[in-house]
Amino acid sequence: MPVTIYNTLTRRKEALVPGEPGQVRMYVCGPTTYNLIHLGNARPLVVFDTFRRYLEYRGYRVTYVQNFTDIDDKIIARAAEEGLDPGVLADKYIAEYFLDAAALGVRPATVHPQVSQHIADIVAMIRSLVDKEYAYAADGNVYFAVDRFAGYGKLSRRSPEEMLVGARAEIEGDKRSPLDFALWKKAKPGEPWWESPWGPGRPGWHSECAAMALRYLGSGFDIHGGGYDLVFPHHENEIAQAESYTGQPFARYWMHNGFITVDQEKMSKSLGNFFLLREILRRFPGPVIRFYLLSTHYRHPLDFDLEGLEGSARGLARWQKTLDELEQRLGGRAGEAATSGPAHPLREQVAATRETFVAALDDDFNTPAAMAALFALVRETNSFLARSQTGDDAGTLAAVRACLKELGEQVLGVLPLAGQAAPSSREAQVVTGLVDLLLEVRSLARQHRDWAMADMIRDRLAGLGIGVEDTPGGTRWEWRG
RNA sequence: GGUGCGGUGGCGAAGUGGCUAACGCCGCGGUCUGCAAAACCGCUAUUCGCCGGUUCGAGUCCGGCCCGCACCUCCA
Repeated sequence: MPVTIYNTLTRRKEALVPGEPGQVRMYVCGPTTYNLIHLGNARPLVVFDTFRRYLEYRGYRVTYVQNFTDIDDKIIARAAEEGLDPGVLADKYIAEYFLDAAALGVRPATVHPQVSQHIADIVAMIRSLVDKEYAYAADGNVYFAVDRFAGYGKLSRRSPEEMLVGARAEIEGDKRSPLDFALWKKAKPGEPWWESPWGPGRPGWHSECAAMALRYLGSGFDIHGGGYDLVFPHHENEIAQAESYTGQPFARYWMHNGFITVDQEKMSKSLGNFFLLREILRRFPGPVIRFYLLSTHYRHPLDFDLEGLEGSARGLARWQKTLDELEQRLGGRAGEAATSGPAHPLREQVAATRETFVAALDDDFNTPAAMAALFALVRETNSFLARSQTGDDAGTLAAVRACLKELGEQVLGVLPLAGQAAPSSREAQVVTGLVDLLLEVRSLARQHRDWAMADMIRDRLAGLGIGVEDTPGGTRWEWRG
């Protein structure tokens, strides 16, 4: 069974057939680095990172390119506000971006090209477009002539005629048509600029992705992804440029993720209803946020709420507890995952889990259904562990562990759910020592059947955010925030 | 106005023609526990926005309607 994905270009699910067998080339539009990212920005990161991981799991080699827009009006404006050099500001937020991405378990792309490093590529493309009369220069600016590209509107399913009618688009500057868009913008005083055949300026909107995608992936690469709001005009314009430039199809499959909403409205800067990822990370571990983002199908809207995150935290904690329990039973043993041996219901469950998981993700990357398969495995495993005490099932347990790690860690990237950041400060060490001391006192109290004392200690610790559990193997505690 | 997306139990969320509508969270009952917690077992939608239609059979296809959202201008 092939991997199937919904292609915005054709509005249907299609089997993924890479242009080059065994190799998938994908490009995802990255952030404009003028501030910290919010949860809405985080969704495509997690979604496409997971998709990339899945493709690798399915045996493809994946070349994954994600750009940084480090030259842009918003960056220039923000830099001016803060009295910083735009390049310095952009670099700062690129660094911040990597911190956020890492917290979410998003792996670095194969290449992270930046606009500022590809001016020559962009200029070369624009020059060619001008030569071929797909674009025209006017007073230091260069515009793309939309009416020269017959396929304009094929991605967003709108016709240039319609856009001209209903739109409030007006002819600005020296554009010949309201639909034309800037490939190169003349520098205004004080703005960063690069030399070009049309005078000092900088790349306009959309040019970067087209030029950099072609540079690293070549024309006709496999998957181009991004948020749904990029369909028009961003991706439409990329197609217009790239295909006019190369004369060949730009990207073969277009994937777009749905929005994060707040009270049903799109999370956005302008509405002021956004939550910075940094803020949410203060309350929930990255893996929980990742789990939460993957618990809705990527094309559907996800209405953000804290209760949902709480639910994700509990669900994911179950996965982790099961894994912890398996580790404990298996001891330090690497535990070869037995593939033979007596037929064991759990072993069948492992096989069924893989099968269901893969079928779900093959079907346009249905993460909620895939996660349901893992929940089934977790439940069956816990059920088995609750009944069995002996250690003669090591091979089977190791097989479960391997499956959980493979699907939950390697593919979904939500494990391990790091308990609490390993406290390394002096204060944290003292706290840990004190808690251990209190629990020793409590154990003594319990031995003397002094339940009042034991419960008081447990309750007071709970009040401090420390959860205490008595298990057959001894008392455990954990931070519960 | 144009183009799309969505409306499934208390909440979240799969399911796009066929056994009793996955799964998670919450809640309730039970097992375990000194009591809890965790874990496990069980229960919780005669019903899938509304109205028609097609079909032996529809949440699932067709038509109409209502509601919400998004894009058409920077936006993941």
